Amino acid sequence: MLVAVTAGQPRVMSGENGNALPSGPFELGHRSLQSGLRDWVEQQTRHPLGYIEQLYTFADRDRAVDEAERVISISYLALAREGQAAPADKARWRNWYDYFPWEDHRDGVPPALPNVIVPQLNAWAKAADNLSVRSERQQRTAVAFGLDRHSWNEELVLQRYELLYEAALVEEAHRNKVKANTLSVFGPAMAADHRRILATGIARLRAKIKYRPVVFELMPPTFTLLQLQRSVEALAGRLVHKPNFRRLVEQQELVEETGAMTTDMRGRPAKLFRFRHSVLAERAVAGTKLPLTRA
Amino acid sequence: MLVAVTAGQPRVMSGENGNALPSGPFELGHRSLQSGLRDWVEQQTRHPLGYIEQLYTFADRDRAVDEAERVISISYLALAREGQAAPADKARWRNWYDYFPWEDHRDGVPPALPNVIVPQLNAWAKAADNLSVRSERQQRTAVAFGLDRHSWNEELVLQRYELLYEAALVEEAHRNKVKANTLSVFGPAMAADHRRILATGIARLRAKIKYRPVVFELMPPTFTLLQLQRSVEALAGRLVHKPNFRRLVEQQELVEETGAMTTDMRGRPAKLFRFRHSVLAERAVAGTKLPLTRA
DNA sequence: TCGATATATGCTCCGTGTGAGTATATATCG
DNA sequence: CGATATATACTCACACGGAGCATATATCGA
Repeated sequence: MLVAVTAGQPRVMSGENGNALPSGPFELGHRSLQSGLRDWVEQQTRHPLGYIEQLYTFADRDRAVDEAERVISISYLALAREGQAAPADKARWRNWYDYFPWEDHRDGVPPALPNVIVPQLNAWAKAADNLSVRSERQQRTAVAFGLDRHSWNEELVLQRYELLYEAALVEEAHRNKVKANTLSVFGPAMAADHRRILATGIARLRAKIKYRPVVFELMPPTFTLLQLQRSVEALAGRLVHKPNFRRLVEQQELVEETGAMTTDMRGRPAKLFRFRHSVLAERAVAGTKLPLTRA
Repeated sequence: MLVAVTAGQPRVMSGENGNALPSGPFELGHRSLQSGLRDWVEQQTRHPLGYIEQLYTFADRDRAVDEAERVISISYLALAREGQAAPADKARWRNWYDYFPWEDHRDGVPPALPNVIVPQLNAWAKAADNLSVRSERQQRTAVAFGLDRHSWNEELVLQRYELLYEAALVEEAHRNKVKANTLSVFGPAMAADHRRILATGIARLRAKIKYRPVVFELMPPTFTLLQLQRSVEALAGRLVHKPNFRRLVEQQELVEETGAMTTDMRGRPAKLFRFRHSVLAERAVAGTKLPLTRA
C-alpha cells in the first residue's frame, strides 16, 4: 500500500482499474523482505520510496487457491512524495476516500452516514435473533461511528470497515455468493482483501502521525505550514485548529524556516519551511500530535 | 514470545536451557496463522493464551541455512496468566531482565550502566575514524540511554540492544567470528536473533500498556490495585507514583470491586478488583497510562 | 481605486490532566 | 505496645492543549 498526498488529497497507488493494490511475489536473492519490496515498488511505480512499514502477515486458508500450497501474504505501508515521476503501466494514484467515502469528515459529517449507512447498520443489528448479539452489534456501531455519547474517532477505520463487511453492506461480503447490488455510498470493491489492507493502513497512518513525524515523508522538500496542515487533515479526514497546529509544530521545533516565501499563492505570502531531519536523532519520540476537538 | 508476570517479575517462556524462544513450523491445515500459533503454543506450554499480537516477519538472507530455500519467520507476542499449569518438556519461565539487566530501573539506575555499559559505548563511539560517525554514535547512545539532557525512555529497548550489538558488546555480535568473552553485565546470548525479537516484544509491550488495557491479560481474575501497579512496574522497568496510578485506573473505570478483601497480605487488607471487560466494548481506546516522571 | 476576500501570524484565556507531596486508616510482627 | 507495612484519601501546582480573537498582507473583482 503506497501512499502520497497531492492537491490536499490522500492517494493510494492502484493498478488494474483501481480495484487492486500493487502486489507481487517475493524474489529470492534479495537481502531482506524490506529491500526486496523497495526494489520492486521503485521498479513498478518509478517512485523513490521514503518510509516503509510492515502491516501484517496473513496465511489464511480461504485466501489460498490450492489447499496444498499455502500462500503467505505480507502487506506493507509505504509513503512517497508524489509527482516526481509518472507511474508505470496501468498503475494510477487514486483518492483513498473513493474507497471509503464515509471516512472524510473535513467538510462535516458525510450526509450518507446518517441517511444511509447508520440506518442500514441499525437494521442489521435489529435483524439478529439473539438479544445479546443485537445489543453487541448496536454497541459496536455506536462506538465505531460515533453515535450516542461517543464521539467520532478517526482511527477506527478498520472497525468501521469490518462492521460494514459483517453487515454485508460492502460488495466484498458477497464474494462467491449472490451478487447483491451495493450502493455507491459504500465505495467500490477491491480484489481479495485489498480494501481491508487499505483500511488497516489508513488506521495505522492516522494513529502514527500523532506520535511520529511521518507526515513529512509525504511533503515536498519545502512547504508552508498550511500545506503541512492540509496534509495532516487529508490523512486524518478532519480539520484541525490552525493556531494550535502552528503552535504545536513550531514549539516542538519540527521545522525550520528556509528564508524563502511563497509567491504564487493567493492571500498573504507564507514562509516556506523544511523538516528538521535532526529531530529524528535528537529525540526518540517526536510527535505531530494533531490538535483535535475535545469530547 | 510468551510473556507472564509472577511474583512481581516479568517472565518469558524459554526452551533449551533458556537460550531460545519457543518456535516451530507452521502446520498446514490451520485456519490462519493466529489459530495455528494458538494451538501450537497451548500444546507446547499447556498454557491457555490470552492476547496475541504479531510482531514482525523476517526473511533475511543471512538467516537462511540454504541459499535456495528461504525461511520466512513470523514472530509473535503472546500474553498469558502464569501458574495455571506447569510448562511442558524443557520449557521454563525466565525473568526477562536476566537477558536485559540494564532495562530494570525499579531499584534505581543499575550500577553497571554508568560503570561499564556507557563507558564501553563511548569507547566504541570514539573508535570510529570518521568524525560524523563518531558524533552520530555518541548522539544515539545519549538518546537511547538517557545521557546528557535526555531522560531515560523505557520504550527504547530495541535501540539499546542494537547499539550494544553494533558495538559488539553482546555475544550475538560475535557469531561466526572470534569468540570474544563478553561480560555478564550484557546478559546471556540467545539462539539466532531471539534476543532481538525479545527486545522488540518488550518495547512493544511497554508502549502498549500506556494506551491499551493489556496488563489485565497478565493478571489473575482478581487482584489488588498494588498488585496491578507492580505488574505495570515490572513491565515498564520503573516505578510509578502510587496515588496517581490509583486515580488513573479508577477514574477510567477500568476495574470494579469484587466486594472481597485480601487476608493473607501484611498491612491493611486491600480491596480486590476485577477487570471490567465491558470497557473493551464501550471505548475503543482505553489506556492504562502509567504516570511517569516529568522531564 | 477600493472594498471583499483569502491567507498568514500572533496573542490570550481557561479548563483539564497529571506529576508530586502529604495525611490518615488499618492490618501484621517483634 | 510500638514499629512497620500497606491502603486510601485529599490537595496543590503547573503545563498542555482546545477555543476564540486580533491584526497583517496579499489577490481579485467591481
